[in-house]
Amino acid sequence: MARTTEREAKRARRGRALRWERRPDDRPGELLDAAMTVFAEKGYRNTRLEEIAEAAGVTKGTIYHYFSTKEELLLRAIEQHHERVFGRLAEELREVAGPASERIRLFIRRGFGGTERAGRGVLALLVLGIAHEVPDAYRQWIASGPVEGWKLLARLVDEGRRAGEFRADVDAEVAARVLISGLLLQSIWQQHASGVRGLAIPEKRLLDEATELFLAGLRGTPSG
Amino acid sequence: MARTTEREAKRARRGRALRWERRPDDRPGELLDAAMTVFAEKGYRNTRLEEIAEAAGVTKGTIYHYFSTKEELLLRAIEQHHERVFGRLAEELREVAGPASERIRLFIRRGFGGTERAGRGVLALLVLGIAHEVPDAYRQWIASGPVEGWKLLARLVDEGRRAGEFRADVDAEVAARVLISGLLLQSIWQQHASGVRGLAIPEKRLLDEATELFLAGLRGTPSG
Amino acid sequence: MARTTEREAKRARRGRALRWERRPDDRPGELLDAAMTVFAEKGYRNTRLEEIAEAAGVTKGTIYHYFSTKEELLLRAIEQHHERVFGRLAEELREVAGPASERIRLFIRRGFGGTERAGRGVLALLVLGIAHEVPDAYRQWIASGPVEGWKLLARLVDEGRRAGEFRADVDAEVAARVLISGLLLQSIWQQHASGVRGLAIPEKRLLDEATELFLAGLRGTPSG
Amino acid sequence: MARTTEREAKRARRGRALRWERRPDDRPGELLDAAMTVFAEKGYRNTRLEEIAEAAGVTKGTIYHYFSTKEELLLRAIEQHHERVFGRLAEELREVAGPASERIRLFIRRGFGGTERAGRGVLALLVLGIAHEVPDAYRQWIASGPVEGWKLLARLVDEGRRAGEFRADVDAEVAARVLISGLLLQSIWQQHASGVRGLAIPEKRLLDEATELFLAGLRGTPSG
DNA sequence: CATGAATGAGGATTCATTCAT
DNA sequence: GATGAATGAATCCTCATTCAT
Repeated sequence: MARTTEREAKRARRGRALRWERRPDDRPGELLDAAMTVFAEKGYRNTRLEEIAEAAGVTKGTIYHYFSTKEELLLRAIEQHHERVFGRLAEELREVAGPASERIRLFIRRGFGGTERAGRGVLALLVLGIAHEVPDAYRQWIASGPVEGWKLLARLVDEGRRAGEFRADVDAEVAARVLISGLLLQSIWQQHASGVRGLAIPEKRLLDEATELFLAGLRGTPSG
Repeated sequence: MARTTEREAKRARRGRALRWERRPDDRPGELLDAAMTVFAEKGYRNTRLEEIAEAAGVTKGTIYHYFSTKEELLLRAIEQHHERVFGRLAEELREVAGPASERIRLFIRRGFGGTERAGRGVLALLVLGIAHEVPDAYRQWIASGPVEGWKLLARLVDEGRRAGEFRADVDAEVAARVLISGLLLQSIWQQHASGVRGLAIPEKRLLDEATELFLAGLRGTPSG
Repeated sequence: MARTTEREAKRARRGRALRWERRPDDRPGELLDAAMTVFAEKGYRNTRLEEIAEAAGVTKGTIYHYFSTKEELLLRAIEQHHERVFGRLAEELREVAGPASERIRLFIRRGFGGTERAGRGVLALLVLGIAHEVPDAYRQWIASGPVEGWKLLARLVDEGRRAGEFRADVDAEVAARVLISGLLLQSIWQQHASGVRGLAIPEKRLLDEATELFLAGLRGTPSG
Repeated sequence: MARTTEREAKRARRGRALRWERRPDDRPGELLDAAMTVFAEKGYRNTRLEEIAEAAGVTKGTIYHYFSTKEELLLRAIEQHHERVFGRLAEELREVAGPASERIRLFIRRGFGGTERAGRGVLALLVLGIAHEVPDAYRQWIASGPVEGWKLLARLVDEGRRAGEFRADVDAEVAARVLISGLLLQSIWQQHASGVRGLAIPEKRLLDEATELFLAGLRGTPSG
């Protein structure tokens, strides 16, 4: 009833009609994928919501249709990623018979080997990119990722120890912690800091040699 | 709620700031100290220049007398820190005689043991906090810090190998990489993510057991 | 924190919404009721169309089937409310015989007494909430509400004056204006600013004493 | 040291040097004046910080140099306004001898008369414009403005009652409340809703007649 | 040299409105 | 008629950087 508002006037002037496609299928999931991709590439803080929207083929506003804040978007993206990665691992390990060392080798290969480019970007984001920005998410991820990882590995070591495969006085947990943390950081740096002199190393060599050293340490006689 | 303006509030806050002892001849150095302290505590991005100025007992503008940008301030702070830490390590190692394992133990203890709270904050900043923010500084630090570190350690391993202390087929570099990366990340998490369930572990146990496992791996018989 | 998306959260919220009894033949009316309720509670600007839709048990889009803009929705809601309130008042007054003072007392009681919580919310909206937001609606409401109100009251005063009940030199309109405006603002503050120290006063005392003071002023001898 | 950042590049491209005047004298006060002016004209919510900045001849950022949020800006502006208005009133009243009615007339004239255009805009802001937007400020203002006002007036009435000037059974507080609230709302509407048919009334008539009616009511014989 | 007032680009978030289904 | 996904203008606030004093 009132006179035309400023906004209406502008819109009229622009004259462009709004166009969009309706794609209700799995927008949230797609948004999470897009978010993880962009976050992983540029870091949490350096990513504008608009970039994620663009990557997903929508506009800013759409994100807020599904997620209430940038932080929630990150949290959900981490969750989704976590499920995808860890969903299979535990099962696979159960299916492997044979000595503990065999299962340990599988664990390492599955956990760090062959991770495609995108996967490592995600790791870099998780390890390096959110600690100071979203501390809560960071702590939560450590608890559910690395900590669970080395607990699982420590259990495998314990099995080997009970089976007489490894020496009795080994500190399974410390061993597991260091191997996992070490490979994690190395893996991340391989991609994320590529170009640094003296950093590159073939993935196979890194994983195999580290694993065998680890196993040898578990078996071998302690220092005299 | 009081009648103070924001400006007055700021002024009041400054009154309480911890001030560096004035060494009137080394302003830049003081600024770098203050910068490193605050950066380490809050991360690069989350630190305002004003906070650094406050911590150094000067005002924002003063920083720009000595450093042209926030990024340069970080770069110089990293450099200064690096010199202080690495300056002594190489010498000390040269003075230690005895088997390689002894020098390795010293190296680990010196590199990761007893690092005071502030020192770990710096590590956390360097490993976690700048990767996405200041990629160039990040790469530079990796090259001069961790990479140099594991090269040094690998050299110690090689010495031991030549002396017959370790087995001949050991991959010294991979071993050194994983040990250093692993302890690095563990050390950082101990402080930076304290409070995460299942994460805390006594420093002595972590360092000693990891070192002994490492040494045992270097000595022990390879897998059959 | 749970795994629900924002969208699911919204949906859940809707479940709990109070719904208007469906009178399938009067959607617009229902929407206006809902709109007035929510507007009155939170103010025009702070009410999202979605909240109104929720309160009415429909979705946002539906509102646009019946009203072209948020502003029109408000305008129509005011209209509907106005008709309901004023429709009866004039008739009732005509039925009261006796001295003018008696009719005045009725008018005040009817206009300000016993207004239930919802009613005062509406008044607050109209007096306080739309002046800067929807100036046209605001002016229109003043013209049809308060102005009509004090004209009616002034007419009652004139009747009393002609009947010799009040003194001849009284300014009926000013008197009516101040009484109505004063009671209006007091009534609104009673509810809308409850909790302010020294503000609360029993409604009966407010209305009765104000009315009697007013009548005494109309009767009494002017200042010497 | 790093390559030129995006931002620097842009700035260089723009090529415009930054220019500003240093005017530390009473910027906060000027900003509060500008804020009150614009707030009063357009309402709190409809005012962009940028408009205030423009009105004060500075840029957005400057406001945040002195005030932490838009709300704080409003709060301080109200405070400043309040001090200016109420600072003198109490004193002036003390200096007036004579009957209570004389002091009451002065009080009303001083409180509502001659308020220049700007002053009324402020009143409109305070009464109408912030209730739903900044409820805390609203309550605080009511407590320190109107409530104090009618308490003061009620005290004057009491003095007159004790002096035998007014009848003994008068409800001083209700009388004071209604007169003040009524004149307040009328004054606001006179300016803020100017143009409404039947609303305009000469200020002098409004104040004088209302005051005399009020005094007559205080004196006159209660209804039989 | 030091100060701190002023600048302004940048980005998260809100919500009325549109329109494909 | 309903729905609710999608849009995008609007605006608060932050903070690195500049520069008059």
